[in-house]
Amino acid sequence: MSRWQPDARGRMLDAALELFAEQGYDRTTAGDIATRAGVTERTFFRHFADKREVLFAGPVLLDEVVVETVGAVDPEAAPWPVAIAAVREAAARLGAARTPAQAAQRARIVAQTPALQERELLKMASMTSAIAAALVGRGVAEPLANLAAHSAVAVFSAAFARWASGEEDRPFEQCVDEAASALRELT
Amino acid sequence: MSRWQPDARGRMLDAALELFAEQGYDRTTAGDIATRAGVTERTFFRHFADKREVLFAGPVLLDEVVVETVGAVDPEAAPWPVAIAAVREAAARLGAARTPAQAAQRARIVAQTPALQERELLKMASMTSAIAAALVGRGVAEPLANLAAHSAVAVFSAAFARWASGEEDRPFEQCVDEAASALRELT
DNA sequence: ACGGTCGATGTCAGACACTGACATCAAAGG
DNA sequence: CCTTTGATGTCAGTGTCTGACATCGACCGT
Repeated sequence: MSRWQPDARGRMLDAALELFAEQGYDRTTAGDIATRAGVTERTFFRHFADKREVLFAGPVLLDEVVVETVGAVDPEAAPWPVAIAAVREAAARLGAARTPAQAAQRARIVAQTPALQERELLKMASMTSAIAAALVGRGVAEPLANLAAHSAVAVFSAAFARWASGEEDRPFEQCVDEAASALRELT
Repeated sequence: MSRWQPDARGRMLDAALELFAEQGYDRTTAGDIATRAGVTERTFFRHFADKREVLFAGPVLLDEVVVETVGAVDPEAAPWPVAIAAVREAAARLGAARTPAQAAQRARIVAQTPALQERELLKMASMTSAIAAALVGRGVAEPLANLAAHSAVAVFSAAFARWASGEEDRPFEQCVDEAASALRELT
């Protein structure tokens, strides 16, 4: 018999989402989440660097995914297709880990809280840097790499919004493809 | 004789920059800043919503500047020139309020502190939304408005980096023009 | 089976970021 | 001269996050 119930982290993840949805992010303390998960506040902060991180510690690390993908595609491919492939793969992984409904609920919570928007922006910026750096590693000139990375992440965000809206029932990757086409037509 | 020295806010602004440069953002408490400025911690939080805000409460509100500029230019102009005009004006105002050296010091502090990067990203996102919304108000379609706004802010950021680097001695607006040209050639 | 190490958690104290409520007192205005 | 106002001070309290140390089942080697 183990001393504690297993998967404390998973219980905290669930408890946090429930409480944030029930009473809002601001009115939920780290101690509330810990208590509902059956652990102490201290344990919460051992698993998550800060209170916001509990909403961003997904099962997938997007940064790693995009770097791997950029490294894996055909070395002859042009920068833009590579960048799109990267965010497409990130979308595929994220889409496999959550339903659109879950993603939408989370997005709703984030949208209501400036502090969470900041963290979201930081994560997106991090993904952008990761893509740009990986492109530079393939020999792409830096300004072009940055532009491609920024645009690709913009496509990712637009695709996310569509996918999470749940209006149409397409996998996340397909939403990325559509957003990329839309951008091409736009320019 | 007034009860307190005038310009408490200005003194706190100066004290904050000094202390952050001397000992870093994290090792500086709000109380430290207040004490050096000759006020209490409570007064600090009356002037600034939070500790980070003291670094972002510039003399200029960029959001307002861009909205005004978008509203003021020729109604016939295409979206992209309008967006660039907006960030150009923002750059001109910011460039008038600070020297490149001051801007560079502040940028260095921000670059060292994730919490400050988050706030910076939020401000940029806010400026992006402001431009996009103003463009939509002029009748530009939303996806195009977003794209133009994002790109214009990207140009602004690139121009800021150049200007603050101080390697060449040009006004901020001119750096924006150059960055915009560079982007045009790139695509 | 025994003993030692390890790892996840608990417990506790404390620094720091903020907030609300109320007090103070010079200055401005009638 | 009196009243009001506004910027500040004072104080108490909540919430976030961290460091130090204790606990005790699980695991490993003997």
